[in-house]
Amino acid sequence: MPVEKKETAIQPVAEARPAKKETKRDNAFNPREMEPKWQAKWEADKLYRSVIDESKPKHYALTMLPYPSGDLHIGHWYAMTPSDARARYMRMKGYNVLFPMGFDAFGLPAENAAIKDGVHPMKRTAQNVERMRKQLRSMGAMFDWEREAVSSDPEYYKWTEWFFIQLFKMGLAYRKMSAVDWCPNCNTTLAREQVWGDDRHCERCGTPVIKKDLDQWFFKTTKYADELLNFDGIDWPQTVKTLQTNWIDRSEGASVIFHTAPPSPPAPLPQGEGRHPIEIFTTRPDTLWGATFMVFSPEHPLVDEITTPENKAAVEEYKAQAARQSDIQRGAVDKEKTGVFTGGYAINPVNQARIPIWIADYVLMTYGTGAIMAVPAHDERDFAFARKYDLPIVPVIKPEVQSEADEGEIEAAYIGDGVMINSGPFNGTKVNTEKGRKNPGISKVIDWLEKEGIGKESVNYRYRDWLISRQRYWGAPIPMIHCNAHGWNPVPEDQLPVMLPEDVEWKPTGESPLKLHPTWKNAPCPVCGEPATRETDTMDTFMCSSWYHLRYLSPHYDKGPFDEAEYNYWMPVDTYTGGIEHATMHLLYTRFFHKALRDAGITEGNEPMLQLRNQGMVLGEDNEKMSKSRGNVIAPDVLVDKYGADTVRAYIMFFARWEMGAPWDSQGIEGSARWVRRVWTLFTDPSTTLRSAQGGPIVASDEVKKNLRRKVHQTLRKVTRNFEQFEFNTIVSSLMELMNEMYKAREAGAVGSGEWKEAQEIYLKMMAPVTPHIAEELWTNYLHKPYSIHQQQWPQVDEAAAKEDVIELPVQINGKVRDRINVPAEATEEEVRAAVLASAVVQKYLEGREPRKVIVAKGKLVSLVV
RNA sequence: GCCGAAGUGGCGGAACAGGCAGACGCGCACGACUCAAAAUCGUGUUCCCUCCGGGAAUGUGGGUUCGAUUCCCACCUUCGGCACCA
Repeated sequence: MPVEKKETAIQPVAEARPAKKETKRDNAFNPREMEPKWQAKWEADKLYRSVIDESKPKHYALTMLPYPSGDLHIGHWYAMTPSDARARYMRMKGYNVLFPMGFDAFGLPAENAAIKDGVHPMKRTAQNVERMRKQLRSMGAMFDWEREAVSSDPEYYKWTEWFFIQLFKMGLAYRKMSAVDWCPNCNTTLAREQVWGDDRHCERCGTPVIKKDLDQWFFKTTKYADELLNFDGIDWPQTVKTLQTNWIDRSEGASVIFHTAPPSPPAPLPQGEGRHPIEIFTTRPDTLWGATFMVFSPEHPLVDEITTPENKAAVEEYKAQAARQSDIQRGAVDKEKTGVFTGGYAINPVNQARIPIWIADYVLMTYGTGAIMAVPAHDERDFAFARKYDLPIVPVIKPEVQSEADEGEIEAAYIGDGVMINSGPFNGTKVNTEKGRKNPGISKVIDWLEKEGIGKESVNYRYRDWLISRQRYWGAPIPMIHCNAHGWNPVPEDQLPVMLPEDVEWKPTGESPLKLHPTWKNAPCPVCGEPATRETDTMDTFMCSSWYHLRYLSPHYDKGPFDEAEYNYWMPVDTYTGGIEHATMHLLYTRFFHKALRDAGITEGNEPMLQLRNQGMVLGEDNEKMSKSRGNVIAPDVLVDKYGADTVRAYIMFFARWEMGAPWDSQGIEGSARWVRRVWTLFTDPSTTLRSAQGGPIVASDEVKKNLRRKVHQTLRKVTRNFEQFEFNTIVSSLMELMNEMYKAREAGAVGSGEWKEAQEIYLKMMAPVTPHIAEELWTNYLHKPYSIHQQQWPQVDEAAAKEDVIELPVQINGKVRDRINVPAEATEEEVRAAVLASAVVQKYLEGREPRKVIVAKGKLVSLVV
């Protein structure tokens, strides 16, 4: 039952109390003074310094580290302050919490700026880091700054280089010549993950990429493809798991070896001679008998070999055109299929059929083997191609229930289930729509292929190895040396780090300054000591961020990438928070990295981050993505200056569902500012504006006090659950609600009672993770409790106090709420039923009849069917 | 085309596990205070009607149920990812 509105009978005191103005000034809420004061004290007292403590359970809370652009964005606040609030909550719950911060400091913007204005990236980065540290401190977060790591510091990138060498030694880093994605604006190659969208643009700058044939360093991420598809034991959002699964895109099937056939049918060549094996991958080995032609990618190495003289010109022309097109966009949507006949033939190994070999750009060199068997009867693409070029179509799967009385023209490729036909020994075998071994037809054919030695079960992935070479200066050098006699060898580990030279020139040529440096690249071969050349490319910065969570453990440790004692205590990361845009980039790279290090014996366990939560995005007030060009950017510094950090933190947590994000609302923040100020007033001004009818102070009734206590514990229960579940918006709204109740209780004279004091204490403790400064100020200076509130235990819910004794039950009659009755919370079903039937409203609807059905949902409602 | 997420007042959003739809806040309206405004405080605020009462409503249409924002089926819209992947 809600608090009785006794105060309605009492007139507000019109005249302000004489001392009020003075008091107000003394107690003025001034975050601009108060917040820096506490920030300085917390830091001086090392309040947030996290040290190993075996007596407590540990909690490693991590939020994605920022790039030091030089200005903290509202998006950083949105990502970090709720993470901070939760880390603080975990700390109050009794965990020894590590919540570190650092900078992902290598990267292109600093280098591009250097080309423009000549300021060295090292200098600019240092300045930006300094500025962002200050801005980050203004959040009042519990970062342990003694663990700060900056990826562009030599003491950091020494180990980034060291990791490269470990991967190289394991055979996981290798060099390969291939057609790679090149961003003409960033002047560097990119990994596949870093090329986005329909127009295949650079993830960083938005410029469409082009293809270039280059010799580059790769990490063998594909070796871990299967393991990366396994998310056992980690609590990650389904969305991220799905994105990663789709990105890796495993498909099961078979690899089958075809052979080239002699040019003209009657001339049988001796076994083996002049016959090239052609390996293909197929997910449908059950349709092998329907393969009526083959298609090679124009880049396939066998194309020149098999092309007959009379087709040479056309093939060359097509290849040239395809090469040109790949620079623009070969994979345009719904493009009509094109191709040319090579003049060459292959033998289908299952039925010895002699089938023509075509080239077409719908077959990609980068997937499978770059060659396919074409089964036009059961593949839409092959069907379209066969139709266009009038190639034979042989059905090998017959639908079990054939509605058409046809045998006439086939109108489309048949993809469904059925029975194999025209397939030699397999005629009559059932085929369904399952993939891989789950499909009986596929499974039987694979067994047979293996027995016959024609092919074998095989798995293919869309996933590629990670291209990590970047033709840029501002990154960790790839610690490799090339010698004409001994090839590529790692820099000896005792010579790490390979330092970036500082004396470089910035030229807008698109060439890395490292390459243009007169002497830097000269180094003795680690094997023979003769003059050799350093690799002048640097590493993808995602390499730096793949292990930063390890460097935080001991950022200045020099005997290894991290101190093992710290590792053993803190790892793995318990809660990781950040944007979902990294789903197939950082979040995939770091999992790969951890697994590779595990296999090197450096890390333990299968996963680096146990729990992941993604925040959404803050949009501009115009509901568009924030950008300088749109002029809709919200600057947190300005807001902190105007409202104080606590208000900004509170609003950030309040205004949207964290995982969804929402547009910013400059008026909306006033509500949070009002809340913070009203809490301030509630704690600093205990007087009520009301007097009892007799003119004396009001003394709260037992009922008022009991109701207050109930509300406090109900709120505590809810806020606790919300913290556990990352529901930050309802934490703040529950606190607002409780504050409103406390104002009412104050008016009803509850101030000074034990219940009031308990309410105040619990209120500030619940508030502390959200608004750490005001909570500390009120706790120490107004409640005079021992400093610091951030070292207090999270309060316990008193379930007995939280319980309602009388509840109001809505009464539904035929699904509509017609009445409400008050019953004791403990009332039995019979008692509730009796109370409902006694209601005049219910009687009216019953019109003297018995209800057909009475459903009592205990504590919730009563539903009658009449 | 495939995969995923989401559609609730003027707005952001709430509703623990099928049980009172719209908590909390913004905005708006009215009132108090003020010479006035701002701030502050109070009251109200889903829509509609023949307004003591009643009806409709959580993207649309069905279904299950005493009861559906919640579960099931189909569809629409928006956003994100993938896209000739053999």
